[in-house]
Amino acid sequence: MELRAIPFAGTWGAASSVCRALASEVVLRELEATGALEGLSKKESKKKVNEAVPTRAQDLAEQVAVRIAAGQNGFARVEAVSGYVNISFDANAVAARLVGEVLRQGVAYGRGGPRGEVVMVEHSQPNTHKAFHVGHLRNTCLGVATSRILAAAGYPVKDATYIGDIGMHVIKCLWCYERFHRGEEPADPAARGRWLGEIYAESDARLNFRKDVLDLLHLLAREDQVFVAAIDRLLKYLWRMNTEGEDIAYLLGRMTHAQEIKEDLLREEDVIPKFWPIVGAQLRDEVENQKPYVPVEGVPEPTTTPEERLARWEALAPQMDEWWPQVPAWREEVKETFQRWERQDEEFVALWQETRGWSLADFERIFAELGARFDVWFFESQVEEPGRRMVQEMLEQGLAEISDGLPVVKIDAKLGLETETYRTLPILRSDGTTLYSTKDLALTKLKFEEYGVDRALWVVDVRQSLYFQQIAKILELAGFDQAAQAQHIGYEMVRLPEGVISSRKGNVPIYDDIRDAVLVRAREIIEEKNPDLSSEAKEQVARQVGIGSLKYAMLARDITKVVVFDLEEALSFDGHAAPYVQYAHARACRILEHAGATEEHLLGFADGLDFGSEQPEATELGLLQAVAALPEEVQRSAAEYRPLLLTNYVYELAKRFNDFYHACPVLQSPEPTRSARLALVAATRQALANGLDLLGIEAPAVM
RNA sequence: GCGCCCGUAGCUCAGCGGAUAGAGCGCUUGCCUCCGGAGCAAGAGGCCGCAGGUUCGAGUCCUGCCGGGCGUACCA
Repeated sequence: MELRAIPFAGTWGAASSVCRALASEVVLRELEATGALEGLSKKESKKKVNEAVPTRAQDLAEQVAVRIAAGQNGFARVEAVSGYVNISFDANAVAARLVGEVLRQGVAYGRGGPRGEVVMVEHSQPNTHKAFHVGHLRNTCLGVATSRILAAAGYPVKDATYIGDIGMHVIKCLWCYERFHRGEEPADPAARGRWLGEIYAESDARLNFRKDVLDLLHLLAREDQVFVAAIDRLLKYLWRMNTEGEDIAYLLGRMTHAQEIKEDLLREEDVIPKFWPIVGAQLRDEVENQKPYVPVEGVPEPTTTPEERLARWEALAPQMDEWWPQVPAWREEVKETFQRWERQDEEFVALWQETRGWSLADFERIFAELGARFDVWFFESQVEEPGRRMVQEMLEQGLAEISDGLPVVKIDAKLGLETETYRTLPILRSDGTTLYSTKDLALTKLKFEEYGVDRALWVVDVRQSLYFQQIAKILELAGFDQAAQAQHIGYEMVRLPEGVISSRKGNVPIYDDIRDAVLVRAREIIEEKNPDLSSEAKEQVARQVGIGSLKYAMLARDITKVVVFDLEEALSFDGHAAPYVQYAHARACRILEHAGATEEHLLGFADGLDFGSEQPEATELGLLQAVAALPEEVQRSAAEYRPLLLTNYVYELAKRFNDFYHACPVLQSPEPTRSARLALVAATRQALANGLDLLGIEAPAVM
């Protein structure tokens, strides 16, 4: 018989829907026997049956209820309600057992029994030489929570971070450093990681300058009708400027037809820089003399405003004359720089090591702030060579093959799949340099072989789900069976209210900025709410509440949902947010403090808990039920890899505590109610603290 | 084209096949002589994207469609 909790306040017990299922069978059989269903369509007879089901279910439930009640099973009440059999417990007795259990177990309350399977959670994969941003923040929050929840569910867990300390991004950054900024690093070592991230962003802007310019021109051609209409006028202007020629004809022709401009088809180096000021003049004119937008049949609506288009032009304009001519040479220099890495040029390796250290120091600080600690630090640089060897072996085995000049694995073909499923994965660049896949093949094997794990989880955003399936499948094809136990936990992206985050647009919220803003706000609020705290205490609470809110915002959305990160919203500590839960915890602490009751003391009378009436108050029951639910929520959250479930749990628990708090005085109540309620407060405090801890959120005693 | 994900209140989101679909934000109105007002109470606000199907019972499972996002051979 299937049981579930009774979904109404004021009762505590189990409900069974068995009579509802039974009733339809009974009714169907009766109607068939009397011939009432003859000649009716399936739908009609179903309707007839369903009409009779509710009353029959209630009849049956009443009969069952009487039987059970007669059996004297120690239940408080047995009732039949709308076809359900509801069995209520003796709440005082169940409450006493529960509260005693929670207080005895303390910080261990909610934890499951030990399990044998060792799980490695790989999360937090920032790249050195780049900034730690809001996307990494979601990853680390989810990773920390997932790991803690799995540990609480009973698994031995190993936390692993995988640092991208080598790759094209590092080469680009170091090229830019050597070429333009050598020796300009900040004197303060703590500021160097962030500075390096800015150098990377600059290298990206320099190397992609031509692409960005052409992208803008293409955008104008596509959606700025006024601009396209003006091209004829621009042509005349150019004629007067004596820049006539094949290139101009090509350029304007492509733009008139909204086609992409291919850089290699431009013969003269300076045609775009010459054209550029005219584009700006036109865009400025469009901003100043704006006409209302008129939709045209068959022409897609513009995705940008004239102001935005002008802003993009203005962002590129200052560098045009200096950068445009140099881009091809720069790209060559970057290639040469990559070669220095490949041949392990001594001077270059030393530079790499030094700058890498700047970023790592930053990451260690950020991980500490976010409560992420790792049993293992993996680095991309450490698996490059093992990866290359694996590629070589796969080529020899015939699993990998050279296609279009580079080693790939045609996975579907190897599996004999007709329909396109795993597709093809390149596993090494044609120039012999390593790809992400080269390194992940080696790393995944390493996890199982060197670290003795039974299951390996990748906490990485959902865009890489095909990629991770490919990695696991390739390893299986290579005869590495454990790869089947490698699993991707793909969570959705972080976006901004104004759209996608892209380093190209330069709109990536940097973690340090977000954290600073949140701490400033938290300090303001503490100053206002609790000015008497010592300044050390204020600073500690600001950190607990500020960082806690940030984490909560990242965890309070399911992993299948895109997080729209709104700094304003993150700075609001009202409502469904960490401080609501933390505040409930602080108030519970304060009540216990006033009572002068330690938990050991409360434990003394927990066994004889008596709420002072036959049945505890509705809000007391609600709270007891919530406290009781933690162990089950931990298991479900772990099984589904969904920290959200625990986030919802602590919020619900805090809410029930508030209901209780407003309805039931604790300290002024007569005994034995006072002691019972005090013990309930202590158990609630413990459940709140334990739940928050699993999310990696601190539970302040005062705030 | 194929694959994965999302679509629930004005907005952001919960909702373990079950009883009356819930929170927060925003809006309206109340509540500190009482364990802390980062709170509480009340009100307004819903073709749970659409159409079929499975089931005694569907926001929840299945199929199709519509809308949006992401992925899909040398980025990571």
